[in-house]
Amino acid sequence: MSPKTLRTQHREQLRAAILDAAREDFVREGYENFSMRKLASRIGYSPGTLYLHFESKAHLLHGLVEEGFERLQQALGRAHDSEDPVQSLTNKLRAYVDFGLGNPNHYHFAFLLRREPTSEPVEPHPSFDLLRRAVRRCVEQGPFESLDVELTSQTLWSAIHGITSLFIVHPDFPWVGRTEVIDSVLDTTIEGLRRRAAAGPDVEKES
Amino acid sequence: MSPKTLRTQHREQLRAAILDAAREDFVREGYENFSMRKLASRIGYSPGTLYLHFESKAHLLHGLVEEGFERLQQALGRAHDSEDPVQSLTNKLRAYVDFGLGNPNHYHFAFLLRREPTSEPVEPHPSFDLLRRAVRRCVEQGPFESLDVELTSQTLWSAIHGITSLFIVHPDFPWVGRTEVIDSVLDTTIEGLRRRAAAGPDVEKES
Amino acid sequence: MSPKTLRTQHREQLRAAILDAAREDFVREGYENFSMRKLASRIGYSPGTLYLHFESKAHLLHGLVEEGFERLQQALGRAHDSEDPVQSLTNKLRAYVDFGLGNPNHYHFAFLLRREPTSEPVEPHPSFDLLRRAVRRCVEQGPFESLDVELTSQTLWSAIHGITSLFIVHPDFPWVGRTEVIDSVLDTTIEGLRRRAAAGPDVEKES
Amino acid sequence: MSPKTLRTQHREQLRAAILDAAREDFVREGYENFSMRKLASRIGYSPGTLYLHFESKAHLLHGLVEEGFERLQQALGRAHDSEDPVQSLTNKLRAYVDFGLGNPNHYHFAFLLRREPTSEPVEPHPSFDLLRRAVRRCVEQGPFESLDVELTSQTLWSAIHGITSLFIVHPDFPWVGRTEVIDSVLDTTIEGLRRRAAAGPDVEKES
DNA sequence: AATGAATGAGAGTTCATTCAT
DNA sequence: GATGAATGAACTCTCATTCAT
Repeated sequence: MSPKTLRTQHREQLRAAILDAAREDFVREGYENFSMRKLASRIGYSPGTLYLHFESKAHLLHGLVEEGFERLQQALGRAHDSEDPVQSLTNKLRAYVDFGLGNPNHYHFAFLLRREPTSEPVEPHPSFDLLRRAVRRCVEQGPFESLDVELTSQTLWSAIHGITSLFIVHPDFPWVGRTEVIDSVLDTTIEGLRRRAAAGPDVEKES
Repeated sequence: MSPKTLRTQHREQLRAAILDAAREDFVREGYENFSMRKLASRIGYSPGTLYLHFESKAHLLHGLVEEGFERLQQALGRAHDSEDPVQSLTNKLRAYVDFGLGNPNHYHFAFLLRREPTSEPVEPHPSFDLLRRAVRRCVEQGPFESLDVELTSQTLWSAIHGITSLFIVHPDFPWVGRTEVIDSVLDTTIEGLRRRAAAGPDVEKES
Repeated sequence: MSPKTLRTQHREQLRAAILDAAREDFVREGYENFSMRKLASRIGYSPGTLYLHFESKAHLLHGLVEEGFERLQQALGRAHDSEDPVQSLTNKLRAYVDFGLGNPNHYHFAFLLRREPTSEPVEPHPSFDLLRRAVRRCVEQGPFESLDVELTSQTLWSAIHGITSLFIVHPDFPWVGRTEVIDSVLDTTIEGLRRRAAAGPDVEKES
Repeated sequence: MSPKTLRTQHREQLRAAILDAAREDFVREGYENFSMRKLASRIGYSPGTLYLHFESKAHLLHGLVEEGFERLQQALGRAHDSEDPVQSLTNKLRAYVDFGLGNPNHYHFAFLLRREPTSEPVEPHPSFDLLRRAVRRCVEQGPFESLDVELTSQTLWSAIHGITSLFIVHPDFPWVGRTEVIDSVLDTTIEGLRRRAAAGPDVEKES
């Protein structure tokens, strides 16, 4: 490798180390106690060093958000495909929930921080495409025939985000049991969609 | 009114005004930019005055959380009852979503802030009881026959929280349309539960 | 008693209660943690009430100083007189030390707070007169013959203040034993003065 | 000098400058008016800079106490020794008083601030050893024969602290003259000890 | 690339004091 | 005589950020 690549490697490692430490600090200490100074000292660098890798605190936090999305997408990509389109979809849904519960800090940044409304239209994140595609297969190959792909995708996202986020935000709630509730949510939603698909096409209402 | 009542009235009004302004500030500016000093100046009082009504910043924020729950409970209590238990339940679910979308700031404090895990067991909030009771009626009177009340309640909570929170946190996402998605989520979930009820009893019990 | 006197009585009682609580607060919490608000709440009154009895915090503290001196003077006044002038003097010296150790808080205000240098000459406190008078008897009646009354008085004051203040300021020092050290200081000083008296007159030097 | 040394030098100079200014501020303005902000502005730095050198206000003040003791010890160490043990002792005693009067601010922190009682036993400061050693010579070599070294040391400390502290705390008192009073205190005490030594051994009393 | 000193701003909080009631 | 609300100023301390080295 050329020295340049070596240096680049170092840069990226440090950048990753910063993000890792930041995520932990952030979650362990809470938003209000997170500080660049503490972060720097935790990884054994001076405060100034952080600014060689991130323009500002806001940029650093933005990096955490992006990382969350990327990891989620990777996790979804690893979900097993199957002949049965519904099974494929279910695998993706479970992979989503598992990712969230297994990486609550990443999930936190991706989906639990309130976004400031922007004037520009926001593109759905690519990971949403993976979900949409799995839904489309279910529609095209029969089980969800007559359902609207986009509406159904958003419905499913809502379902899996609901259970994932509640577990993360309220871990102390007296849940019946994680597995049970997750199964119940997924089964219920899939069944509901199947039935609605069987009942006939969605009627478009006023926007 | 006696002077005492007058004074008390004033106290309560000011306390309420503080909470209102705090909620707005907090949500508009975010956790990291929320400050007691700014809050004070926004309502035209000196910083010290806040401490005549709240022991500390933490207590004030805690007050916001509690207020969120209380208002939600009131909103659920106002949902219309019906002969049809499923209709009654649906009214409650809609009331929940409507409350969240109509009072995103209150909802924010009640359900979007991550709770620190505590050692003591956490009681579900009383408002959860209202939901549970509506579910029980559906179980006892037939439509959800043989479903576990607690598991079903948690499943439904998950569904309505999912859609409510996504709308609040990601308002700029290219939603198909609020009404459509909400209808879709509720219809799907209710249908899913109905169908499962017909299919036989839940097996899963012990956590 | 006339109502006026009754009211006056009340005033004085409250004033005394304030001073008592202030002295305790001051000493228990330290200078930096002493506050009018805490003081007020400790005696169950509102902050404003203090200002009906003391013009300001500084005046209140000044009251504490004065009270310290007055009590000391009373204590010295109660010391037993004796035929033997040296015994009389010794009694006074012991009364001084006993007062300081028995009332360290009063003593603190009277003698341990650094005075700001003033432009006007400062009168010795009346209690110093009691000491001076006892010394004068020792000079006039023989034992301290030819010693300068003022110089000797100041020497003695220095001795008893030394031991009193060290015990108060450094109670944790590994003292041989309070009684022993006090006896040693008094015996040594008195012996020293006696002997010097026998040795001849003080020679006045330039100041 | 290497750059490292340069930087270190700077650090130490600044630290010393902070302590110097703090001592003056503290003594001039009194405990209640001493503030980190004022201190910072007095030396032309921002408040935060102080915290690069001292962890907190308490640590800074603690530094002042320690410095006071260290300087005193140095001053005592510089006192001339003599063949005559009493002369050596006297030199130390004078050095003590001279140090206090010449460095009232240092003395203030070492001996005029009331210590909070601790649970652990307190070691006498090393500077007390210098005094004790000088006393021991007087005992061993004759002049104070039969006197207890520890008791005598504490007696002498009491004497020199008495006069030193009175001059510092009550500079406006109508003293006969500093030199006279100091001479009188020292002569009286030494003479008293000599006589008591001649009179026979101390009798142990109840502890 | 990395540092460490420094800053200016601002945080939460407490204070002595005032004053209408 | 006493109160409680209120203030404005001050406090200690921490922060994100910059920059000469």
